[in-house]
Amino acid sequence: MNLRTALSGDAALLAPRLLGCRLERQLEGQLLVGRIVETEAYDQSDPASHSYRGPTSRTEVMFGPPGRLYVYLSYGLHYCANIVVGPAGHGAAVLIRAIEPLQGAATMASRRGRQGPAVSNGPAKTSVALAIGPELNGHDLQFPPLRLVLQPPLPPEHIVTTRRIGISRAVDRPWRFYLKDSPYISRP
DNA sequence: TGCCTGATGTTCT
DNA sequence: GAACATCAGGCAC
Repeated sequence: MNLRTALSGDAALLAPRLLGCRLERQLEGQLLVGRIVETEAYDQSDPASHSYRGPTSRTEVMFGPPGRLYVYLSYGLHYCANIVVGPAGHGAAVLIRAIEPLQGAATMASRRGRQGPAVSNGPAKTSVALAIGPELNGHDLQFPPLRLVLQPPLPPEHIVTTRRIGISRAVDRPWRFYLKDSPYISRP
């Protein structure tokens, strides 16, 4: 099954499905690999989502085909990375909140100026560690320099489901998912 | 350890 | 004009 087909479903179902999958970033001849350990789902039916009010020049990528990268600027300074999901025309995405470095960990730590979990235990930190910026907005994740590599789904008992973090609308939706026992979670 | 604040672009009211 | 899917540094305890 190709990436686009795999990601054409519902954001709230795909967000936990993406846990354990890998992001491979080609950067200056080096390969940085991270395992996704924390995600949040956002959908156009959801007042907390950028896509709630329909497509704009910023959010049009969310309404495009699945398997693309949606990068937005948060609070005027931080870039955050999302994986677009759902069929074209439907505005939904999964926010990558944290990764666990598997390869190139030293490079990621150096890019962040931090060691340990602080390298990538947050959405903007993850973007810095993997060198994800606005130039990758709309990028197709089937291809370098940034690829999403699916892994077999993890057993449900390894996944914790909670409310989302850092939002003020639709706070009750249990659309945040993280890997139990990962030290790279942004907030337990 | 934990609260408070500054930085700062895009979007919406 | 205000809110916002954030982070890091400073200061009080």
